[in-house]
Amino acid sequence: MLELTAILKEHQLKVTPQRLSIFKMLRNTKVHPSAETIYNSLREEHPTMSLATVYKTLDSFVQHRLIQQLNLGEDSYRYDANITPHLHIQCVNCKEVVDMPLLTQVISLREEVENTSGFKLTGEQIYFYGLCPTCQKKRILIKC
Amino acid sequence: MLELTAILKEHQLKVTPQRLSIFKMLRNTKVHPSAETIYNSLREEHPTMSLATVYKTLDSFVQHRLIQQLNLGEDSYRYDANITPHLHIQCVNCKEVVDMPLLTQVISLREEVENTSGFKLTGEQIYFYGLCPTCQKKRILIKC
DNA sequence: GTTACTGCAAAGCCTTTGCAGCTGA
DNA sequence: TCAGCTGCAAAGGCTTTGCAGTAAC
Repeated sequence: MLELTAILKEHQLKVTPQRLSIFKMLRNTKVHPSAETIYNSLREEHPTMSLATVYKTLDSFVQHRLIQQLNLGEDSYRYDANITPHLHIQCVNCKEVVDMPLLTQVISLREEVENTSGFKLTGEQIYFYGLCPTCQKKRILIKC
Repeated sequence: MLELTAILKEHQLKVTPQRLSIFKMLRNTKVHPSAETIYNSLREEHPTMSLATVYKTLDSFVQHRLIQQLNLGEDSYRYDANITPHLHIQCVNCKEVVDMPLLTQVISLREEVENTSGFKLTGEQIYFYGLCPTCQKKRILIKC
C-alpha cells in the first residue's frame, strides 16, 4: 500500500484515495478489467466516484507507463497493471484473458521484423485467441 | 473483376455495385483504410452510397472471412483484404501500416503458447509499432 | 416474387471534455 | 496557497440499428 503511494509520487502524480484504489485494484487482479468494471467494483468503496475519474486516472496511468491498455477487439478497452513484456490469450467463449511472458520466439521475431521491415521498433501487442481449458472441458463448439 | 463477383457469389452474398467497389478497392490497396476512408474514396464513384452501407458491407465481409478487421489502438478500425496469415507493423509517426508474412518464429511461438497455456488456439493478432524507414530519415524523434 | 441490400436518420455506446469546486502537497 | 484532481453533465466520434424503398436473383 505504501509502495503504491511511493510509485505514484515518483511519477509526480497526486495521491488521492480514488487513484490508490484503482491502482491497488488493478495490481491485485488478473482479469484485465474495463473502465466500467473497475468503476463498478469500486462503487461500494467510493460511492461518489465518477466514471470520468476512472477514465482520467487510467489515462494518466497509461501515460506514465504504470499500466497498459489492451485492445482485444471488444467494445471497450481493458487495463493491465502487469507492465513486464508479455502477450495475451483470450478465450473466444468466456472472454477470459490470461497473460504469458514473452517467449524467446518473440525476441527473435522482433529482431527479424526489425531487420526485414527496416522499422525501428518501439513496442508490440500480441494477442492469441482460442478456447481455454475450462471451456474445452465444457465441450463448447467454436463457432468460427 | 469477374473473380470478385464469383467470390461474393460463393459466399451467397448478393453482388451489388457498392459491394463490388468496396471489395475491389480493398483488394487493390495496401493502406489498410478505415470505413470512413473507404467511404470517402468511393464517393465519386457512388455519390449516393451511405456510410452505413460501408459498415454493413465490411461487417458482412468480415463475417465471411473475405477481409479482416484491424485494431491498432486508433479511434477507428482498419480493414485488410489480405487474409493470408500475416502480422502488421505501424509507424508511430505517420501511422502507415505495413504487412509482413508470418515468420517461422510465429509458428513456433503459436505452438509454445498452445502447449503452455492449454488453450486451443484459433487465431492471433500481432502488431508491432515503431518508426518506419521514411520517418527515420526525417530524423523524427520518438516521443515515447 | 422473395430475399437481401441500400440509404437515411436516429440511436447507442464508449470515451472525452468543460468547468466549478475541492483537495493533496 | 495552488496546481492538479474530482465529479457532474454534456458533447464527441465511431458504429449500429430500424425501417421503408429498392435491387438482385
